[in-house]
Amino acid sequence: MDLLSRLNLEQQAAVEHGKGPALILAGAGSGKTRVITYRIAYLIRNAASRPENILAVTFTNKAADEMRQRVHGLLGPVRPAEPLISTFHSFCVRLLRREIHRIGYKPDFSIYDSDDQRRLVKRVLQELGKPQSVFQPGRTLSRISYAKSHSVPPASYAGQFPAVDAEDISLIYSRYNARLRSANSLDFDDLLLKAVEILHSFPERRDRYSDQFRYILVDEYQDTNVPQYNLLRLLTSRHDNLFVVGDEDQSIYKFRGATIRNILSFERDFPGARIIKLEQNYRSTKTILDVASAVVRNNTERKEKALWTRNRPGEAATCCRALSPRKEAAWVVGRIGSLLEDNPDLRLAILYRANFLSRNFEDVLLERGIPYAVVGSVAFFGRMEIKDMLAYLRVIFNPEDDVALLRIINTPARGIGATTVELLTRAALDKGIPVSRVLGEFAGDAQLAGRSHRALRRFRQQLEAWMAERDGAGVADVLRGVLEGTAYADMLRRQESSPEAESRIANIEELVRAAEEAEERGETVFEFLDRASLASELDHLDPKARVSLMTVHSAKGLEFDVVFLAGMEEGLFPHALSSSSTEELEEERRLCYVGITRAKERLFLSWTPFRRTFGRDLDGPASPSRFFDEMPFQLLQGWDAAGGFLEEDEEEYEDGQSDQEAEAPVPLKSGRPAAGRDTQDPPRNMQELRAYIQTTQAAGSAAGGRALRPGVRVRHAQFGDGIILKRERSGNDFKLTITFSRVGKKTLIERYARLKVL
DNA sequence: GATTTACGCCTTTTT
DNA sequence: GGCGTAAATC
Repeated sequence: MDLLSRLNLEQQAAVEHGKGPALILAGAGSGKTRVITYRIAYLIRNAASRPENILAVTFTNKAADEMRQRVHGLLGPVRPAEPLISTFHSFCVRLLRREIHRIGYKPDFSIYDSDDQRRLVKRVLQELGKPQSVFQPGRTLSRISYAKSHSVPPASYAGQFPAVDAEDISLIYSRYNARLRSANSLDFDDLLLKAVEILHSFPERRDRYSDQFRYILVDEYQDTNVPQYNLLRLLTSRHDNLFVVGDEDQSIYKFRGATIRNILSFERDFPGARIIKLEQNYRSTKTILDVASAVVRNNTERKEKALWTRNRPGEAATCCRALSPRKEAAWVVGRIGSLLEDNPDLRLAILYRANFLSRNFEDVLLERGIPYAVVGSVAFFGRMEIKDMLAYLRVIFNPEDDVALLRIINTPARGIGATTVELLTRAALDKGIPVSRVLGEFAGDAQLAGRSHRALRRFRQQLEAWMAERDGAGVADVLRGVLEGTAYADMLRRQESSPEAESRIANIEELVRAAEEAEERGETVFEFLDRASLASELDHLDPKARVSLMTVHSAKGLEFDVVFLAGMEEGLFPHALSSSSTEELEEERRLCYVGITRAKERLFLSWTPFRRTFGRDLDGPASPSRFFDEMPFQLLQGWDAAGGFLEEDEEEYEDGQSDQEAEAPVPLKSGRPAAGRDTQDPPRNMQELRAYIQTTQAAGSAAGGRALRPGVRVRHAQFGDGIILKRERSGNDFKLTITFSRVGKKTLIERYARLKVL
């Protein structure tokens, strides 16, 4: 097969690029992955490089798997050696398992996931007597992680990130690191930092790896952070065959330390770099591309590029303003149902800004019996019972892993209560040794007697027995031994109603099976544990699932025939917590761009003014996302002249059923109406809707082109100035509830009120 | 030490 | 509104 014939000129140039650095600026859908995989195949096919001299780095395991498969597809699966296609993190783990002894760790280190990290931060806060009310574990942790992902050590924290409590954070950060160190454990950020440290401190190792990986290819380069950049620099010290592919418009991980600087200053960092732009989009219809481009064009921090396509125009994006999250879901799922009826092979996705939105969609999909796959919310490896089992494994293979030990020390309950645990950790802290050592000392102290010491002794014996068996037996056998020795299943049955317990037991069985399969593949325990630690739910995405639910972040790099972007309202998308600065807003906008450009054929956008976040009302109804305003309205179906959107869910409203539990009146916060908000009273059915359009158009002309909607400020000849709270139908007229600053709340008939919009 | 109750936090995105 | 942790009680 001629590799180059299936590529356009720019793609060919990229694939054929010889030695030296190259930056491929590749717009969405322009064949990024294609270029990387073809280049790998090209290098091998043309004997420019031996497979084992090639390293391709991605961000997710899913992307790595896909790349591997595509390379196999191009070259055929049987080769004497494989190119190494890996994520940043798993590449580092591989390196560290071999090299970390050089900086004083043992090769059997544990990897802490975010849950383990949280537990550790909490412990540190307790040790230091810092109140968790002030230093919320989650936030504190994210500040530590932010520092790490900028390669900022505790000592320079306060200098780098000034804040009133910077000294406190610095101290917590430093203690947190010390605890990790003594537990012979690394968190996600450490994987990169320690790999960099080793390559930096041991030039001989650096040269060795740099020699081996003579060709390095990086996907999604715009999302690399400082440690990742440093790693690439070290790995290219003996050559500069660094080939990176990226798109600054798709940079969405700034919050995690990704720095767009890496892409913007690539030419300076790697002199003589060749730059190739891929601007032809092969994925989406012209309409979808135009909508996406129109949005992202509003960013100032970007290189202007002209993404174009030969694809057909396609249909306009369809918009929906729903009266509740539930109805939004009903609309989306209704559309999905009929799309699938027409074409059962479609792949569809519901994308949203935040995970908690998945719930309504799941409910409705379940009710309608449409199979779906959710990505992200509860990962298999994140389940309590799986984490417990893995914690046992971690302790058995790395007894110094304090967090794992403390997790299982009394799970299932074995008589080692809080007081005893406190005693153990206090002693460990005082002596600066891992908890397991203290456990050994306490249990071995014949002086001590009593119930809790008997429990400690029994637990230590059990641990030792497992550890004695661990090397002879496989992981699966060790797991079975743990299950049996702890009667874990009995605990589950005691704790929960039977269906939950049985499903947890089934999960554990699945884990044991996975361990067996790993053994058959010849994996070591650590390879198994590493995979469990680095696995994300994204990796379990079933390619056969017709409907996938996930956050926009998770969707990066994926494509679907049809995309539903849900929750498109102010406060959620852009998120309220990311709307304070232009920088944050630009990241939200890029996120929106990523979401839209996942769609090949059709795009649907939905929002609701009445989303409630955990029980509490928001401050009044939400407005549609500002990103709507940035889209060309002629490319949006359902765009209403009054500036709102047509309700699209005819069935739901014409059968009248769901209208009974009618929506609460516009929940404006009393006393402080949301002035200036672009909201309106929801029509409840098609008649109201038609009437609504008529009157808003009529009222629009009567009131100087502005519609009478809740939130709008008006002036009345007698009552003075006020704000419209509610607008509802009353016979052939509309009744307005208005709160006037002078006379309070009044109800008026729109036709006679002669209001002037302010 | 275990079980029950109350309180508070959370929901921005993730390897 | 739901979950996990901390205090209160058995």
